[in-house]
Amino acid sequence: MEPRYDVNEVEARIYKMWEDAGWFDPEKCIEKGVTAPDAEPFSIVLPPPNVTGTLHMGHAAMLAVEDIMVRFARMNGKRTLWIPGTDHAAIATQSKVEKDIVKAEGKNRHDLGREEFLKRVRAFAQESHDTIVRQVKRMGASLDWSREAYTLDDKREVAVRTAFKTMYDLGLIYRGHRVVNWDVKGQTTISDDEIVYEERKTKLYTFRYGLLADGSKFPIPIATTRLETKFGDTAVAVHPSDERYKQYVGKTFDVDYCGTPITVKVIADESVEKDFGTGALGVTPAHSMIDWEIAQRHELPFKTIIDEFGKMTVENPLVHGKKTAEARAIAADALRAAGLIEKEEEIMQNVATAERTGGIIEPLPKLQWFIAVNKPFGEKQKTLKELMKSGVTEGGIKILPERFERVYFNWIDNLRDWCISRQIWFGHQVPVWYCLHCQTPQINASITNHWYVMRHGQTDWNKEERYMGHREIPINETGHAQVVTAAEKLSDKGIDVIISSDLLRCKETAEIVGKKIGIAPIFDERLREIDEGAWEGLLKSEVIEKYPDTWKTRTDLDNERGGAETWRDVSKRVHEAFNEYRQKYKGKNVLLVTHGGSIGTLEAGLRGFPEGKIPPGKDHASFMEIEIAEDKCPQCGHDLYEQDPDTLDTWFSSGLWPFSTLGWPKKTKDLETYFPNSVLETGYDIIFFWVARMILMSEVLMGGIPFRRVYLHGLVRDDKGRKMSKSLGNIIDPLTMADKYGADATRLSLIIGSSAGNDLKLSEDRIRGYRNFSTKLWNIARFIQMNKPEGELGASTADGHVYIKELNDVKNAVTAHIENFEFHLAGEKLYHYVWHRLADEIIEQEKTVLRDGTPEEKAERYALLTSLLLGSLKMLHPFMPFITEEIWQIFRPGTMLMVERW
RNA sequence: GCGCGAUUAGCUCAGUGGUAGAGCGUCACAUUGACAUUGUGAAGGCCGGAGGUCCGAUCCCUCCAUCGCGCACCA
Repeated sequence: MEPRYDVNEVEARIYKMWEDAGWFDPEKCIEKGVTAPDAEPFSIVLPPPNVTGTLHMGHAAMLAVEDIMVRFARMNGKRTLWIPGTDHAAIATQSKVEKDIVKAEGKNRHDLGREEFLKRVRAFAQESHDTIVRQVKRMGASLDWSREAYTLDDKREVAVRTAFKTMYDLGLIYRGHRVVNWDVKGQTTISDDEIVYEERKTKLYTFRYGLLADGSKFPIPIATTRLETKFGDTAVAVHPSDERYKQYVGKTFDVDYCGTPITVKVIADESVEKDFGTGALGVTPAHSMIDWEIAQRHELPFKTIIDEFGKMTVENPLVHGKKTAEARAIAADALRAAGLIEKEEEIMQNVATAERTGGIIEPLPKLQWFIAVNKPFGEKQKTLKELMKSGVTEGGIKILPERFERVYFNWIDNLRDWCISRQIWFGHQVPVWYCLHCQTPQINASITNHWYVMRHGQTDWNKEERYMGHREIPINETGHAQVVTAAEKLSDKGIDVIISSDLLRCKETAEIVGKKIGIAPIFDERLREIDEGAWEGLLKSEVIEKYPDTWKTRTDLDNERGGAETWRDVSKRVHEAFNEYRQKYKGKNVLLVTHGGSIGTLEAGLRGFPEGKIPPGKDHASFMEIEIAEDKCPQCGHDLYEQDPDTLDTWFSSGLWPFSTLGWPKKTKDLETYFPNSVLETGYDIIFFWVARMILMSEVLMGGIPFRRVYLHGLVRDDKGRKMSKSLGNIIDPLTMADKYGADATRLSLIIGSSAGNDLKLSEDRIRGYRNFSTKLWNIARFIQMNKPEGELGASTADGHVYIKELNDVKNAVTAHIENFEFHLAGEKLYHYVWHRLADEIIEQEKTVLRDGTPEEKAERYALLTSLLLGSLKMLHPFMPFITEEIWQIFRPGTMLMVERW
C-alpha cells in the first residue's frame, strides 16, 4: 500500500469504477444477482438543485445524508433507487441570466426578445447543469444517472400538462380575476410564499374623507399608511360590536378624497380590530389582499387605481401617472391643507418585497390561473387543504423532526388559493389555448400546425410616415436588418410554405426569409396593402390637411380614404386568400408576409372583433403566431388558437417530482415499484415551497401520499452561525474542500454534529479533522497489510473472539442509529470505535504478538485484525464511500464493498 | 400576536432521571512510529436563571431571560 492516501486520484477512479459496474441502477443489481428480484424497494428522489449556478455546502450535506440512507439500504439488500435531476427554477434562473446580460451587454430581456433570451437562458442552464452533475459525482453520490430528470424536459412537460388538465377538469385549477402579489420590478405575479417581509419605518396617518354634500368631514376617522390607495376605497369597515360607529353601519356616503369623488359604504366585519388605529378601516379591495377578502364577503365593488408599473391610474390631476410613493406624499399634503389629517405617527411596518428581485409587491387585481385549495372535489368531496393535512395525520407521512408537523399544519391553515401563472418566459408555458375568435380556453389543445403572420421590413416611406399603398418601395437598410433578425427566429419553426404579398417590400422580405430557410415564396396580390389612391405618397401631415374629414374616420370599414379601396374591400380579399391557403396547406406551417393594414383587417376578422375595432399595429418584421388545432372550439366552432403566454410557477413542476421522475403519467414499472418514495430528504427551509406541494399534487393525481417519511436537515452555516454568502465572504466551497481533504472527510464533517432539523456550524478545521481520520484509517489498513504473513493463510479463528463480539455491538448500535435517522450518532460511534478502540487500543495491544509471536499466532492475529478492519469498512462505507472502497479493493480484490452485505 | 428551537468545557456540539462526554483548541510528556503527524496524560463545566415534581433533575413540569427562526398581523 502507498504510504500516503492520495485523495484526488482515488476518489475519481473509484467513482468511475462504481459507475462502470452499473450498481447505481437497481435493475442492473438484480440482473447481476446482487439484489434479489423480490427485494423490498427503497426509493428516494434527489431534491433537484436549481440550475442557477453551482453546488454549495447545503447541497453537499443533502447528498451526504441521502447517500448514507441509499448505500445503507443497498448494502441491506434492498432494491435501491435514488433518482438524480435538476430544477429549471423559473424565476431564479431567468433573473440570474437577465442580471448577467444587463451587466455584460447593457440589454434587458425585452431588448433580446423572447426567443433569443430563452436561448441564452437554456445555454446557461445547460452549463450549470453540467457543472452540478460533475459536482454531485465528486461528492460520491450513488445516483442512478440512467434515470436523470429535469423539471423542464419533455417527459416532465407531459407530466405538467397532464397534471394541469386533470386538475382543471376537477375544477381545482381555474382562471380568475383576483388580487395577486404583483412584483413591480420583476413584472410578474408571485405566490404568497415568495414574499419576504422587510421591516421599515413608515407614517401612520389618521385622516377623514370630506363629505361631498357640504364639505364637512366624514364622521369616521380612518388610519392608514397608504394614503395613495384611498382613491380606491369603496367601503369603511368597523367591528360589528363597536358602539362608536354602530349608527353608521349600512349607510352609504358620497365623499371627496383629495378632489376625487368616491362612494363608500360603512360595513361591519369581524376582521376589524377595534383597538388598532381608529377602529375603522378604509377598504381598498383592489389593492389589498385582506380588503379584497372583506369585499368578497360584503359584495363590494372594486376600483383599480394603480397599474403594473406601480403608477397611479386614478383620474385625479394631482396624482395621475405618479408613482405610489410620490402620490402618497401629494395626498398627505392635500389632506393636510384641507385640515383633514388628524394624526401622523411613526410606526414600524412590514413591507412585502419579492424574494428574487427585491422589488416592492403591489397587490393588484389580475386575471390569472389559480389552484383552489378550499374547494371540495372528486368522490371524497374533500378540499386540497384537508387532503394535505390528512396525508400527514392519517396517510402515513411521518415528518422528522416531528415539530415540523406543527409548522406544516400551521402553514396549511393560512393557505390561500395558489396563483400558478407567471409573466416570465423561462418555464413550462401554461398549457391553455384560447380560441382566437371567442377566447374560450381549451386545455392541452392538440395543435396540428402554425401560421406566422409577418409584416414586411421598414421602408424609407415608413420612416418618413408617408402613406404607402401599392407603390413599389423597397425596404431600407434598417428594414433589411429587421428581416434578417426575424428570419433567424423563424428558422427553427419548421415552416413549410411562405406566402407573400407581391408588392416589392413584402417580396424582398419574403425572399430574405425564404433564402434563410430554403423555401421559394409564393406571391399573391390579394395580400397587398390597401390601395391608398389619392393618399399614396403623401405625408401624414399632408393627408390631415387635405382630407381632414376622411382622415378622422380613416379606420372605418367603409371609409373611402384615397378613393381607391375601402377596408371592407381589403378585408374581403385578405380573408379570401387566407381561407383558400388554409385549405390548400392543411397541416402545414405557413409564413404569411404582408402589410400592416392587411394584418390589421385579417386579425380583426379572425379575432371576431366588432366592426370598426382594430388590433394594435405591428412592428416591422414582427410576426404573430396563430395555432391551428385539431378540434374546433366547442363554443364558436373556430379552430384558430393562441397559447397563453404565461408560464407556470416552478413549484408546479417540482410538485410532481416524486412521480414525474418515475415516468408518470405513463403507468410504468418504475412507478409501480418505487412509488410512493420511501423517504423524502430535504432542508427544512423548503417545507412549504416543495414538500407541501408534492403532497398536494400527489393527493390529487396519485390519490395518496408521495412518500412515507420526510427527513428535514438543517442549514449549513459558518463557524459563527451566519449564513454563508458571497457578500460575507464566508463561503466554504464543498468542491474545494473535497479536493483539499477528500469528499469523504467533507461528508463526515457535514454528518457528525448535525441532527435532524438543526443548523450545522461548519469550519475548515472540522473538515481537516476528518481528513486526519481518513489518514488514520488508511494507516490502520496499511499496518495490518504490512503484517500479512507469508504463504497460505489458515482458516480464521477470529469468530467468537471478544473483539468480534465488540464489533458486533458497534454494528448493532450503528444499524439502529441509521434506521432511526440518527446519522450523526452512527458516525460518531464509528469514528470513536475505529480510532480510539481499534487503533489506539486493540492494535497497540496486538503489536507485541505481531512482532514476537509464532507464525501461527501472527497469522491468527492478522486474520482477527483483518476481520475487524473489514467489518469497520462496511459500516463506514455509507459515510466515507471512497476510502473504504479503496481499502476494500486491496484486501478483497474482485469484489466491491458498495454491494457487500451489511 | 401565535408557535418553534437553542442556551452543557475557551470554541463547535453530543448526551442521559442516578451529580457529565466528544472533536477542535490549550498545557505537559512521549514518539521518526502503521500515522504530512500520532500517543499518553492534564487543566478546564454550580449543564442560562428561578421555582416545582422526585429519594435524587443537566434531563420532566412552570415561569423568566438571552439569542435565533417560522407564521400571521401590519388600517
